[in-house]
Amino acid sequence: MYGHNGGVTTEQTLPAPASAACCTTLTGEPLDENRAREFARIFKALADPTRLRLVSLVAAHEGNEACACDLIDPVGLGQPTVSHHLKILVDAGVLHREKRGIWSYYSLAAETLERIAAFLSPA
Amino acid sequence: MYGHNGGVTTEQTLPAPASAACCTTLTGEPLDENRAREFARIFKALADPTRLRLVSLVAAHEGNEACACDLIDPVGLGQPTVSHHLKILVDAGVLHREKRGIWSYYSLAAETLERIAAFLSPA
DNA sequence: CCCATACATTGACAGTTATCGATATGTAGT
DNA sequence: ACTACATATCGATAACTGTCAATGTATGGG
Repeated sequence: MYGHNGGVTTEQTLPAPASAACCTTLTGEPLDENRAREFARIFKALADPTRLRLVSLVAAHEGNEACACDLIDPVGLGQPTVSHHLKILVDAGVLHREKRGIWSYYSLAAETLERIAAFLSPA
Repeated sequence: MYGHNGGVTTEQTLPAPASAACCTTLTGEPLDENRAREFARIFKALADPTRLRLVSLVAAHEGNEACACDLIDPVGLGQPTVSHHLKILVDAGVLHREKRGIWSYYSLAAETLERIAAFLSPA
């Protein structure tokens, strides 16, 4: 059999099990399939120019947070598309979302970014 | 036989405009489209469980290099598929390839990984 | 209530990707 | 030259992804 997907479990929106990968590094033990999937999910979220720009816009924004309305114009895409990208980033644990009144405020999830940086850094 | 170097043909393939992104960080200026594309390409190469395992297998291998033949069995995919993934990693500047005799030896491209880690680390 | 605003979700479509089997290229030994 | 081996490339296909227009869901103000 093959197929990387092979009808595996339905996509969960749960980020960071964190259990496994608290200190995983590239130069340590070779990644097993589960850890590889876990990290791949985060990299996948970052593997799109629009999403990278969204993350960097949030990082650069006053108070390290921005609402969706601040992000739509700068990236030049439709509101549903931006919302879609933001969801992917939140689901991967790259951004946090907090709803206040009418607005959704996004901020960096430093834990995740640090984890990725640590994973790559001793390279 | 004769060739002491065994016909070493290092493939460059490095996209690396490098011009732009020598010290780019998430918390700096918001990414413009070009820089975002450049980083997205690297993240994309890492955004697949199989490729992450390949990179980690190379990192864990004796002498920090491994030939393709060392990598096929561990990931459990066909040889053409593994070759395809390795090409993507080399093209993105994540791995280096060096041909020695019959074998292709892969090693980590530390520059790229450090660049990515630095990009994320001050998060 | 009704309406406007801010987001999220859905459905559709085109473009990309991961995988395979078959085949090509390239190197060394006999 | 022929054979064996290691890798790379090609062509096809199923699955996934980014995008949009349309619609749904809250929230707050009159």
